[in-house]
Amino acid sequence: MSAIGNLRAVSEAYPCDENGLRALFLRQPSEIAEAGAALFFEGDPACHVFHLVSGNVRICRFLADGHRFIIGFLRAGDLIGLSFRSRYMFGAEAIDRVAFRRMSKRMFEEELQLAPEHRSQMLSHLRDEITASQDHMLLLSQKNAEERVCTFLLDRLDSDDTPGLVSLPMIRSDIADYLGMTIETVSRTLTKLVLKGIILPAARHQFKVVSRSSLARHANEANEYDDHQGEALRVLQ
Amino acid sequence: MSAIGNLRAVSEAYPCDENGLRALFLRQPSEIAEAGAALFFEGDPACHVFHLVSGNVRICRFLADGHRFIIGFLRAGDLIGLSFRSRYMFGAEAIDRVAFRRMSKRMFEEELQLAPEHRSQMLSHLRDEITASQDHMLLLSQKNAEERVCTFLLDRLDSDDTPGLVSLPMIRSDIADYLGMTIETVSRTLTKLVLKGIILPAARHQFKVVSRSSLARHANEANEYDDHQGEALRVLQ
DNA sequence: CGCCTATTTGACGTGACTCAACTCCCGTGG
DNA sequence: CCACGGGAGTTGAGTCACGTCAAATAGGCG
Repeated sequence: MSAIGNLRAVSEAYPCDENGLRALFLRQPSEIAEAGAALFFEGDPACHVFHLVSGNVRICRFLADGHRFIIGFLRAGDLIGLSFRSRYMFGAEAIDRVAFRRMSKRMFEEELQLAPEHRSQMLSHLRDEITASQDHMLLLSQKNAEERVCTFLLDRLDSDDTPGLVSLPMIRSDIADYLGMTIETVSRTLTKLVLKGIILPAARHQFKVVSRSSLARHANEANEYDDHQGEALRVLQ
Repeated sequence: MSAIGNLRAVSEAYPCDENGLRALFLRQPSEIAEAGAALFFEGDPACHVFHLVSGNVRICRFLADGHRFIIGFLRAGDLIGLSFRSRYMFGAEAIDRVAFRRMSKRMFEEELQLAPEHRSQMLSHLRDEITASQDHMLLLSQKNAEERVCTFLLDRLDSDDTPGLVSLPMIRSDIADYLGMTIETVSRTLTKLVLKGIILPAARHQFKVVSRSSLARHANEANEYDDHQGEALRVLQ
């Protein structure tokens, strides 16, 4: 699960739930950002909400000493900008060629007024983002290198289109800054997982997962609890 | 800033903003939890929203291997339970003697229906929580022991009643599990800060901050951007 | 006073970081 | 078609910050 929250994953689980928010963007023109370009910078006035049509985006923040931290990765279907106040608290950069649509916050707000049920989707989205952040904090504070990489692969595997294949369009330093490691340790850990027979290199930015269960065992995940939409869930929405 | 989001801090900045949500609890009876008692456990059905009247609470999650992670600390004025779906994603435990009020989610929802402006306060609260989580991820992934402890002291200093004094009602292992360190490293780092003349031991669970600026320098904080309530902020609320 | 827990301090081990060399891949241009 | 260049990735050797284990000390409370 991305630390930014992955709307697509949510909408797969509850098909009729989140499409509404994304449908708002269909009337907006599609724009292109080339690999490496920034959609916006950390600290910019937060004027727009974005909807990714295709490609991959990284979300990053910087420490005073220049160290970079990657909060998460976004892909087709994801939204950016729901959780801001007046300024973006992080930058968004295209990993590869990205197509996206954008809407001014003001227009977005007007759309919400017209269809108030979207507000509960906002809440739901923000809650997902909080849960994802907490999962990631747990990874960063308690997991070792192998557990981190396994967790990362597992998340990507679950949200990927092709079963058994994990694609990593970002470069190693993106993964490293996301998992709180160095590129060398990421590389060594991936090699170790290949030697253990848990994954296989498939293409330049792709691995085949030989054994999902081994991966899960090595990920040392927290206990999961059912949190599906049910009686209790309608409350607060 | 607590990873759970600190409503009190917010309401100090925007006095008329968040009181509304908390006022809802005034008609509920006050309950007591003794030190060490759990308000609820990770995985419990999320039936109630809580409002802390006095005392301190820790919010924790567990990994499959039994390791504990503390997501944050809460104190008088804070709310718990706004960000849940059907189950609590973490447990809440009293650090000391805690007084609190609770309200069923259903009743809370009815109150929200009566006063829809509370929904924007919910959104605002969730956004604070996301920002705080991201700050904490940054700490966990990029900061060394000294920077972590300084950041922690600084957060506590800013939200504390008595200027220049930091109170740490929780035990060292709580701090350690919050900052992703061991109790020994926490202890050694505090000692080092005392030797450097940045803080002074005041009482058993209290330090005097000699130099706030040294503390800030050693915390290596990320750049901060104004994000105060302004024109752009009314959007989405 | 005596017990128990929290905390500090010390000695030592180690997993991940740093620095450095090397390889791989892919695009470019001769 | 191959030579070349440069960014990305891998691998190795050595170091260090923090973890682990163990012992000493300090408080709190009956």
